[in-house]
Amino acid sequence: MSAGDRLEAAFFDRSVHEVAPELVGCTLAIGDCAGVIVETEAYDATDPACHAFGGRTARNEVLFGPPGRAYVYLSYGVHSLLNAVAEPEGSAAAVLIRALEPVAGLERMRERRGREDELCSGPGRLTEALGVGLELNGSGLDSPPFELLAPERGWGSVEVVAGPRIGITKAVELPWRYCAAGDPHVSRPRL
DNA sequence: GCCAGGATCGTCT
DNA sequence: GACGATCCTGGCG
Repeated sequence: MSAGDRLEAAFFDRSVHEVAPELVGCTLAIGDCAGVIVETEAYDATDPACHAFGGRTARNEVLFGPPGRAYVYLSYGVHSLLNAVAEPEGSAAAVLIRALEPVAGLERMRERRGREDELCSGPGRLTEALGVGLELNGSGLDSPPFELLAPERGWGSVEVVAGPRIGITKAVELPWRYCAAGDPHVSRPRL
């Protein structure tokens, strides 16, 4: 992929462990709002912390489907969390989008968030800022209202560091969290 | 500034 | 009937 290209489904049609770190630096846009992805986490079917670990159910259906779609679910009965489905159909895996650096539509984000800062520095926060709800579960990330672009100049070379995932109780030791080194928008404990 | 606790609801046992 | 891939508020020092 080259700078500014739209990410097609083929980008996601491979190991989630390749996709997750490469998503850092990409631009995610929804409607008029957009942000650069600065933090992700990988989940695959062999992983006890993955929703698909226990097998296919009505909720995690989308995880088993074709790559390049959005998997949105409700966390703690309060927050919608956004994932990008990876790996071929039948193989359940996804990348959790944990944090963005806002680059467009800041006013709209502030409006939706009801605050001036901390707009997208957390998985539940960015979905609220961008207006992502459960109704987008299963929709393609390469078609409206979504748009996903390869890193612009200057972002392609950002250093990505790996560390332990956050907010889970199973398989905590797996270093499957990726974030842009030193980025101030990364959520919670920095690496 | 830090930490503990509560909100809130769909999904699975 | 319990449990989260979380966030925010309030209380205390």
